[in-house]
Amino acid sequence: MPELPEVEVLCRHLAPLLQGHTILQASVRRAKIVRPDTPGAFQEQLQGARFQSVTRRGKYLVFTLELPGQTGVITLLGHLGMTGRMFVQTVGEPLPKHTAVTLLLDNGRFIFEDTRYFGRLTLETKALGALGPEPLSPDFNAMMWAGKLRKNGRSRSRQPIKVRLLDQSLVAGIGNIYASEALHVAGISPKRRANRLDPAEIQTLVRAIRRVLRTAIAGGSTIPLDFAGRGSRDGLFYYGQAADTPDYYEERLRVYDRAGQACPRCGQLIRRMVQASRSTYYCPSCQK
DNA sequence: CACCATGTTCCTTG
DNA sequence: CCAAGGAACATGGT
Repeated sequence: MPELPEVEVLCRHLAPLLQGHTILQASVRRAKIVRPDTPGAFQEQLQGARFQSVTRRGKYLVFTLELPGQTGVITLLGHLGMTGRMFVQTVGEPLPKHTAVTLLLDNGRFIFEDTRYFGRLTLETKALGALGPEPLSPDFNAMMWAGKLRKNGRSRSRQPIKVRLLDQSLVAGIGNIYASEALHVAGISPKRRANRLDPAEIQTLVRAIRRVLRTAIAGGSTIPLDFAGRGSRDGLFYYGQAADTPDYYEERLRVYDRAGQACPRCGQLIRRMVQASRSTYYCPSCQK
């Protein structure tokens, strides 16, 4: 369930369920998911810790915990990879097939499940340091972004804008779906070289990114979601169709996974192409 | 069987 | 040295 809006919705869901609750016992069922990747060390460090807060940074969930009687906090970072889920179940409910980590709490059992095991739950936090600005914060604006768009680290970048948008150090939280969506809202072709966008286009894109992400968060916050993923309306709210809201998916995404369908703005057919080994969807008519 | 999939990291290529 | 492209990771859906 991975881009910024989905992680944000999950964060809001988990915060009240976890805050103030204590980990009685951590259990690692798939060592590659955790850091340190020695299950014993991971389990020991979390035993007895209490959740202070749950926040989000880019596509990461940031769990802040404290140990009773000790000063300082423990930071636990969560990333859902492509197929990760997190939810709190009643003790006694069956574990999902691909459960990677469980945390027995004083009010239930926290599950981190991930079919493909690309996700992470780690006590190492250095990944946060590499992230660019939060797209929904004032730090993210056309002025600061213009310079960064031209560069990749200290060198020049010649990549197309769609590919640049996936670079988490440029701006944090955009993934393959919302990169296509934001460019469509902005009316900018995904093929355009990032360093050739003029200031007005950059401003337009910044606003489109904010709009697309905010709209997605609002959409995911409005409808009831099943974070355990058992029903038709699961935590993957950007994908698939809810049985009782047949138009939901149609309305949510304008171009992603809609090759051959009509562009919602001009009616021309949406195309799919491959950039950096990943699908890009766009309208050849209204994205220039 | 073939191809596709919301992400990130590592290795190779040019 | 470096940017960019592709493979790898692992499983499932179509």
